[in-house]
Amino acid sequence: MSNPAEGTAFGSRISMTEDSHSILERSRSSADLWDMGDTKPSVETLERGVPGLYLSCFDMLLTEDTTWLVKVSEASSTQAVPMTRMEPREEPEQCPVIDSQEQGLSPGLEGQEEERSLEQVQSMVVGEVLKDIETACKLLNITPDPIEWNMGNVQKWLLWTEHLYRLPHAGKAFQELAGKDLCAMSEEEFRQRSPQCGDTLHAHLDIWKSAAWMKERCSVGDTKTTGSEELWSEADSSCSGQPIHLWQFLRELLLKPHNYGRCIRWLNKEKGIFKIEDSAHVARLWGLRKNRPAMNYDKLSRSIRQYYKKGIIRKPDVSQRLVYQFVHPV
DNA sequence: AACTAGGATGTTT
DNA sequence: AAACATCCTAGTT
Repeated sequence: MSNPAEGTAFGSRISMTEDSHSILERSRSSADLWDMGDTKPSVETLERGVPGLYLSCFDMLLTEDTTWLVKVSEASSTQAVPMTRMEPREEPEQCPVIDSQEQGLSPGLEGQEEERSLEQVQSMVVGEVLKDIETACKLLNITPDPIEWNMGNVQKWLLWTEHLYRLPHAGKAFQELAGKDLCAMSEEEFRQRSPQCGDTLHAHLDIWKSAAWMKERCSVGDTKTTGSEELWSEADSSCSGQPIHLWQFLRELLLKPHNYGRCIRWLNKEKGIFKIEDSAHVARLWGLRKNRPAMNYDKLSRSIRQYYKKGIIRKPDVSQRLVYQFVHPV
């Protein structure tokens, strides 16, 4: 069986398909996600210095992680990509601390240095992509490997991708397809189903496929015969079979202030008192998780109110807007 | 305008 | 049947 190397995004080195390239390019301009207003640092800086790398894909796959570029070293070191260890004083790994300002990468790197830093950034890219895919998986409650998706998973992924990159709605064109079918489709078939953004979707899927492959290869070679599943499912609470409850979901968000602190946070963790800082945002996340695109805070809050009677959530003693309290804090 | 409370009813699992 | 999702009226901040 042949497996054309061109089929995978980072199959050989970092060479992405033409499509992956172009979509990532295109998406650069619409970096903000989901109307969240989260301003992300410009990617231009790094991209300019490292041609052929598509850092924007981080942006695309990220949810609302603002520390999007740094702290990759740990992630990458466990990944498949053999890394030329990151030297603390090397500059490429520091430069991601880009503030709202845009300034070119210092022009000092040439020749081997440039290649070295290129590899470093490559592994950073890979590590980030994997991490972001993982984040998306948790949010959508799907597996990272597209081949395992059922029809519902496929729709979720489509919705997510469309939303993230402001693509025209094409979910209907892929309605009756499971992940396996999707993966078997050529770019041409994608374009047939969706002339406007079929190529884009195909390229995105390509990235996911590649990530899954890498992950599998890595875990097989690394650990003995890992089920290749443990690494992804962090036993969050989402992998316990039954559909997630709203209160569980809220707990998950609260558990990750780094990711969601801007939309929901503890006021008093010991007492279980929390505040929803961005009601629309939280509702959107909930809708995404439950595959309910029409979800809003009106409906979400109604569901929270159902918890009053059940003694799961209540209003705190001093009732405040958008503030609730878990009756049984952990 | 956005949030709060809770009844009524439909939908999904 | 449980757990919402949806819709709605009425009162509050």
